[in-house]
Amino acid sequence: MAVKPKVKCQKCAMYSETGLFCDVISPDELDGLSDESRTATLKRGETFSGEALTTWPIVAVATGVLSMQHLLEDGRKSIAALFMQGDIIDLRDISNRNRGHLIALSTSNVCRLSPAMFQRIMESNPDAQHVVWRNLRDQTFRAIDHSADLSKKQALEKLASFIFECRHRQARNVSENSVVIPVRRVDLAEYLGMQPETVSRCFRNLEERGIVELKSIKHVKLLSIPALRRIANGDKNPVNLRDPAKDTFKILSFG
Amino acid sequence: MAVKPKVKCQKCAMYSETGLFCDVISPDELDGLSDESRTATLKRGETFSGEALTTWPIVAVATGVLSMQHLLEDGRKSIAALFMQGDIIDLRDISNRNRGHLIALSTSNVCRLSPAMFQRIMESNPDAQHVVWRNLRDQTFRAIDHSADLSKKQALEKLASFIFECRHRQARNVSENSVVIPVRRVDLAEYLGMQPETVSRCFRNLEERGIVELKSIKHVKLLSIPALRRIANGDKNPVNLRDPAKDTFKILSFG
DNA sequence: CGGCAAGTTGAGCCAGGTCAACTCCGGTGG
DNA sequence: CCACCGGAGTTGACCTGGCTCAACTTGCCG
Repeated sequence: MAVKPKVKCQKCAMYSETGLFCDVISPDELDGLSDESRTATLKRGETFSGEALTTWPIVAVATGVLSMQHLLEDGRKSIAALFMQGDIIDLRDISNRNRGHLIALSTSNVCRLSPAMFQRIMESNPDAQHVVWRNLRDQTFRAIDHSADLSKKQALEKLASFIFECRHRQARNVSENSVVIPVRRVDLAEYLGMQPETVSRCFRNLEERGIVELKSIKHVKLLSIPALRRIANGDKNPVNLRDPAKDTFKILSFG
Repeated sequence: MAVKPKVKCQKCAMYSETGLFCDVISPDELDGLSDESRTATLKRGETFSGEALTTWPIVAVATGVLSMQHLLEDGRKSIAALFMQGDIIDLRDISNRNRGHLIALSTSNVCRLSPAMFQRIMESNPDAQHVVWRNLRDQTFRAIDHSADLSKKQALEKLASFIFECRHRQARNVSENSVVIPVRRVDLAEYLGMQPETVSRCFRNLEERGIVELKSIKHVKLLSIPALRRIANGDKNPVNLRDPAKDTFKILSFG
């Protein structure tokens, strides 16, 4: 007999947003998982202790932005990956290695899932398995795409790519040509492997060329998506900036 | 009644190496999978056609090295990820997007797994699920680590990291302090986001400092693993003994 | 042993890193 | 309500790691 899920689960985005893990599991499973798991709120800069990650190595992001950060000996820091709503971070057998640190970049609500319950649900519920599998593959390809961006792109091109990455991740929430940058400039710089100064210069460059408009520090309005796309794809040629046919095609093919 | 696996499977490393996918599934499952799947041999530079990836979106690497390559408008090319023995590349629902191209970097034996059989085995066999899950997570963290390397490390540091990455992947096959570079210089350069000339200079630098010795173009002997490790970790000081755990992050650990 | 691709070496230059000064903005207290 | 403060972001001037291009050497395969 199915017990109704806990109140905290009904408020949690992992449950209330369609298609996320806790939305696709059965009431029974949700109830069991909820009993064995722990929610938490992290503020910017906070992380998990080593032992917390040993007993709770599976973290699901309900709201906010988490980052995987690596620290070099001389203090250089890099943000290797960003995790947002719906991402499930499975650090089993990894936390003790020389991996990065999981650090919140903004106030975030997370759920430390019970490994045992998670495992059980994964083995018995194909829907859940599918959602989690899909999410992990998305993480993988996001990381691979990000590597590609970092390895050969110039600063301006990386920033353009990042704007598209943000746009893609918030497709459901936000209007067509408005993008929210969910992280601070410094974090953005560390994620893109550049300096905050350079990030600033690149934003300014895009704005001067009429490709974007900065409504506020984290709200970017896209004035010419094709031009931005071309920059992201490494097209150096500034000519043929206006191509309405391509514009509509791009918009139609999205979503 | 279990039918004995096909001869091609007994020769294939996905079956004969312990712990790989075809080693952990049942004879029945192997038989079914073998019937529905297709092996292939790729030579350096070869790739799969678009429609081949639509019907065969799951590729398992038995031998050799495959790469995920991204091409920019002006011809710049980057290798975003490397796949080797045991890696299972699941491109379902991804092949038609703006993802990279899967290209062999050396003569490789692969198996295009039947998606239906793969899915069935994944849902019914926890051992198989575990192996595949583990492999995908390794791919993810490899990609994330690689992003971290690319974003903040200098050329020499990236090369040092790469040598360790190679060493780690061939741990079972090779002696303690000898590492095989499984790709050409050009590919290595594209993977690390640098120029072949720079790669060459960095190898020379490591050799002059007595940290490695190049037995041949692809066989590296490690003369000082700690020194190499320090370089990979971004330690500029050649005589640093390391300051333990200057954990500047705020720790959160709750029940 | 010739021919070609792969890799190496050298010289010059530029994108973006570095450093320092400045502006902007939100929060706080008088 | 304003004045102040501190952190985040921006701007400018200068400098350097690694990219570029070209010449050279090495290694591979028929």
